[in-house]
Amino acid sequence: MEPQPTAVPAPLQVRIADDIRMKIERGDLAPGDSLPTLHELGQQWSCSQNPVRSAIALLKQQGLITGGRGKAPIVRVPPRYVVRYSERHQTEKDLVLAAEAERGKIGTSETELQVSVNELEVRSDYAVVPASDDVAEALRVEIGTPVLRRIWEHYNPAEGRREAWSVSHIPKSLIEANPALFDPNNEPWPGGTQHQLYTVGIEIIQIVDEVTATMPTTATAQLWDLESGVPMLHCRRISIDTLDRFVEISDAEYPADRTKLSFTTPLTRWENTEN
Amino acid sequence: MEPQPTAVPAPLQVRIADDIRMKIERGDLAPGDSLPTLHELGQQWSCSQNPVRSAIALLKQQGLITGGRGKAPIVRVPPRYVVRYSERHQTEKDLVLAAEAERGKIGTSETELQVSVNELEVRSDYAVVPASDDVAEALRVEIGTPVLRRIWEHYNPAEGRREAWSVSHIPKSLIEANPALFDPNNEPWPGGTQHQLYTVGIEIIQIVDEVTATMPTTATAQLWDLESGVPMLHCRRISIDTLDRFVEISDAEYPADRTKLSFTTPLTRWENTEN
DNA sequence: GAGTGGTCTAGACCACTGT
DNA sequence: CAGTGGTCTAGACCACTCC
Repeated sequence: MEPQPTAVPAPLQVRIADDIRMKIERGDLAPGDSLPTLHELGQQWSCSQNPVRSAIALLKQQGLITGGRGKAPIVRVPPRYVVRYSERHQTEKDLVLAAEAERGKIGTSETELQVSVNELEVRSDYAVVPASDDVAEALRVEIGTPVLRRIWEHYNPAEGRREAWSVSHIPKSLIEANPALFDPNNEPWPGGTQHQLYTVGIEIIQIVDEVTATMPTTATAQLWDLESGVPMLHCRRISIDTLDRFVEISDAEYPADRTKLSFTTPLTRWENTEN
Repeated sequence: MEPQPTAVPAPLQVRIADDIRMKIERGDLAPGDSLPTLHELGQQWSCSQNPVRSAIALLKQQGLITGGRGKAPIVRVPPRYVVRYSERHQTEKDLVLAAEAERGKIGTSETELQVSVNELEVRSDYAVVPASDDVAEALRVEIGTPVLRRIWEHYNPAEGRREAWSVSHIPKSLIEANPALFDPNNEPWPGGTQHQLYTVGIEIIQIVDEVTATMPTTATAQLWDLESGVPMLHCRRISIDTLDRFVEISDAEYPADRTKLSFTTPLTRWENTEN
């Protein structure tokens, strides 16, 4: 009976990856540092380059390493996060009734960025389409009901990549009183969606955001210029009005390495406490 | 001059992966279906098994495929999402002043699950520790300030995996009036953290959640029994009281394939509209 | 041009799955 | 047991980076 008869040693590629990760976590390798070449690592571990490649691939998949293509792999420098605030909903709402000049400052409709909006190419697409099953379920309407679908893409020509993307769906019947809402030339609308809805007498009183994350497909990754190991955040926003109607659903996507979504939940005060 | 002199064909492994993904997206391969064996795919593409392996690895990394180890790869069946609601904050707060019997129904403090809490092993760890730089910055206190650190781990013995994990930090000075708060034996505390804080005269009026996502490391993935290609959601919750003090920060982690975080933002009504 | 990582072949061994 | 995917070797060719 050997000491640990069933204990199978971890695969070589995993041991190599773990070793490198520990060096990163201990600060032995700082962000921006170059790793040894595959050749050197192969010699250190007395193995061929294949397990070393696999180890590096593993770490890239986990977002710890960047680089390659003729250059040595680099310990990844985490990019700064852009925080996207849900408080903006209230800010936007407050401004709907304010002066026109004030409203303009808020900018476009669904998304804000640290980068000036002027530097971004906003491509929008407006169309009245029949509700898909997914959209219909979320909006609580019949499948095929006409809905206004608005798509925004914020493209950064300087970086050559997409910065934000969202689709919004609004039942056509709720807003057809104001034909201007269907005209993409009115984009960006001062004061955003809340002001647009205000023109047809709709007041949003509750917004529900549902957040999850997935790994991007190959096509998605290159569309966003994502490094490997970076998930996408998905946020479905449901806007509910004073009549408890599901007025709008908006699906937005953000690269998780440079985005933090922030949600503020105000709580009502207890009646009997006055400090 | 050739038609497209610079056009380099995509690597074979990418073409194979794209082909399989398109079959999945078209419904040609349904969730749960088995893929052809590596051998068969190698014959179909007239290549060795290595590029086929790489293609499969790519799709696993993107969360589209599961399986292996003696079995054919399987098109992944997306698990049902557990929705975690932020509205619970208000519910919990409302119950603090309600009858004791009602309070008990809410269960434990930070996390709720679809699974009955009784089926889960909750391991908690209470300790007063000096604030790390990260925690100190978030709580707006000096580094090294004594804070109560509470860690919860909800472990599912049936599934053999972790279901939720969170750390909470509260400055010791804010709550030392009630020594019971430092005793892990009082866990689960009826009514949750809000009730605990109520006993020392603290009323939370605002909660800020910051959400992002990353890919898990190898160790993290096996701790949570995660399939490959599944990101982790990170949620930092900051609780602010009536005196604008940063009372608690709580960092929670959830597997993104089975979790949706839901945040409800109520908006204040416009004064001049009465419908 | 030398060196690097990325891709691919061909073939070996192992652990795991099914029957 | 046969078949499968996972790991690894050894060596080839290519595209890219940097000097």
